[in-house]
Amino acid sequence: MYYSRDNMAGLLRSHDINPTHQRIEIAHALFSRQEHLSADQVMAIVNTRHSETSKATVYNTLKLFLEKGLVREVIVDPSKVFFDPNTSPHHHLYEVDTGKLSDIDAEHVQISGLPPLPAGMVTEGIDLIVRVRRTG
Amino acid sequence: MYYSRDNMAGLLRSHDINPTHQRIEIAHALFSRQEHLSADQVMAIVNTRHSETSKATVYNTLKLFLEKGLVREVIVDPSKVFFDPNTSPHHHLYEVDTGKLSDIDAEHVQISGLPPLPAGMVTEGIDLIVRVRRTG
DNA sequence: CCGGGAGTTAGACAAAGTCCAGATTGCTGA
DNA sequence: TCAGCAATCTGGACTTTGTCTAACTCCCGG
Repeated sequence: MYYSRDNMAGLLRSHDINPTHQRIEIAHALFSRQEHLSADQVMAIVNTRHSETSKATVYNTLKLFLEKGLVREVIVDPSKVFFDPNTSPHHHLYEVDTGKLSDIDAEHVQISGLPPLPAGMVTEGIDLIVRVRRTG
Repeated sequence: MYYSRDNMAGLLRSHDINPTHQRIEIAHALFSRQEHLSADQVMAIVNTRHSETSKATVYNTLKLFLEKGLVREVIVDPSKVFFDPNTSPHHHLYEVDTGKLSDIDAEHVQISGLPPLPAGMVTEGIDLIVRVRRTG
């Protein structure tokens, strides 16, 4: 199957990341379920059976994945960062009352009329977040 | 002049906020300079001469201003929330290396092709953040 | 002058994230 | 096989942002 731990090792290697046991577990947590997880949630998933991976390693690894372009950071909640295993261009729908975060495919979304950037600046990314709430 | 402390009292009253000394100072900090400030920065500004306003009051007041629609929350930095005295529709330009946050006028920006919302949901707001970095 | 409610306060607390020095791991070359 | 070494991992102390609470102050009506 696509998301086996063995394939994780390959995925990591192809992104120039030395595939250690902990890194494979963290990658597996993120990629086997296609969800947006916070560092906390990754910790919880990885350490379900018995404590295996320290907090420091989870944070280090997520930062490493970020640098290597394996995941994306999504900043929607003031209290925690989410990590998104989907790096293809897309936007986000955030349910403010439940904290649920889902993807909006970028394919049909058009953003036009943005002013030119100040000189000497490059775009690092454009984040579009639709904040929604349940009626009532 | 427009941003005197006296006018702050009027502004607060017109938004159904009891204008206390501390609230006027905080409003003045936000509206006299048209900048995006974090709670920390507001604290620092308000307490420059001598300590006048407690942390709790700054947070309470900013939350109150938010509820009353006097300011807007901008979530771009994973470590802190910015408060935006400009409530007219606009987007943001965030310089990731310096932390500087500025406005992009919404007038000419068009966002089209967003999928329909899930049933029973209302949009609370659409945040568009352009993250930029200095070349080099 | 007094009582009460709104507002403020200091400081304890919570949660997310960082940092560091020491311990582990897994090579590599002999 | 084994010592040496660099990379990685670890627990725990620490920092920062923000929340909570119980006591205090201020002001207003009577």
